[in-house]
Amino acid sequence: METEQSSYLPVSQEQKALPKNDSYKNVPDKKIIRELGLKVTQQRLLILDIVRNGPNHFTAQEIYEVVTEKNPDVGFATVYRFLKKLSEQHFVTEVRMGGMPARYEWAAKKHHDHLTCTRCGSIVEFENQKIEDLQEQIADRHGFRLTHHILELYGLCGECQNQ
Amino acid sequence: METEQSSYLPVSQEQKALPKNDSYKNVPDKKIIRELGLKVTQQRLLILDIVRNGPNHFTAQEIYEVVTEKNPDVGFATVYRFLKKLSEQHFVTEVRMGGMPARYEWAAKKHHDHLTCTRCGSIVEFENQKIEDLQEQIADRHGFRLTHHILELYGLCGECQNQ
DNA sequence: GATGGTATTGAAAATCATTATTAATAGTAA
DNA sequence: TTACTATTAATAATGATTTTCAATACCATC
Repeated sequence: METEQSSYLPVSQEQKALPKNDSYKNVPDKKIIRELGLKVTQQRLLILDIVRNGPNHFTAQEIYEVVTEKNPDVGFATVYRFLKKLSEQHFVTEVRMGGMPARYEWAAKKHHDHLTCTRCGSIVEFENQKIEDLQEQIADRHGFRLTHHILELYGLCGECQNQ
Repeated sequence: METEQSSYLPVSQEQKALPKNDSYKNVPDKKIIRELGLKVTQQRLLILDIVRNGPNHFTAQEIYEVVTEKNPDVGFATVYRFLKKLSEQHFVTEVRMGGMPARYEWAAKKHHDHLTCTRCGSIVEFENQKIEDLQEQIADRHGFRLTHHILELYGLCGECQNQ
């Protein structure tokens, strides 16, 4: 059990932990953008709509592609900038693995973690309250106040185990 | 609970799960390199020595710097290439967060997870057998055979909670 | 111990996701 | 509507990681 100082500090500022449920389900996009302390723009409305109602486990690139189908004039950087804001405030969860582009998902809904097959890439979402509780206990024990976590299980799915 | 197909497939090949203990502690570097199916070279011996006995939670860059102190002729790419091999076979664990360079650590020792302060960057290592067991149960329930996992808790440490 | 085939290497260039820059534009408070 | 400022699109820049390729080092076999 050791504590050390890292030279690369994570770049998150606000540490408000979002509720781990779907209490944001009926909150309009505009309100969420204002809650982020940002101005409501057409671009952000469009991006947020797709983030909330589009495909799950998306990359910035994928969002960009869907966005430009509806409005070809939206830029790359705008998508990245807004996704970053959303993930800083934990409205979306960011997961990076290997050297792949980061994947995001709308987090202000029922919380869950992932079980990923490293062979075929299939993803199973699961939730386990016991693990959540244990995590809180561990944090308490070390004087931490949790804001979020990443739990990703990797292995072979049933199919891939039989080649 | 949904299953989906991802277009970006993880690039790991062998799926042998390493034992979650320090059973490799007394295995010589040479043997480990051969176990990876690689030739034993001076560069790999040097890198592996530092990975096993040097600082914990290191970046590729940090390893490179220590390596070149002892042998200035070792290249960047060699460090990256070898780290990748090691992490593909789960001899080192790779964790990426935010846009920061990936951090690695020697994994073939007692297993543990991390509790990280997002403000000051301090890291606490912990182990929790109950969580490990629950993870196995979850995998079983979905027909998966686990090879590894990432559990990273983020929050504010006691000090940072008081500004 | 020498030899030859092949994996490995260093150096530099290439890649690719992400971020910064900047002049132009759009949101919004008054 | 006006005026102020945040936001934007386009593009260049960044920075970590990977690839390329000719030169070299391993190591099984002689």
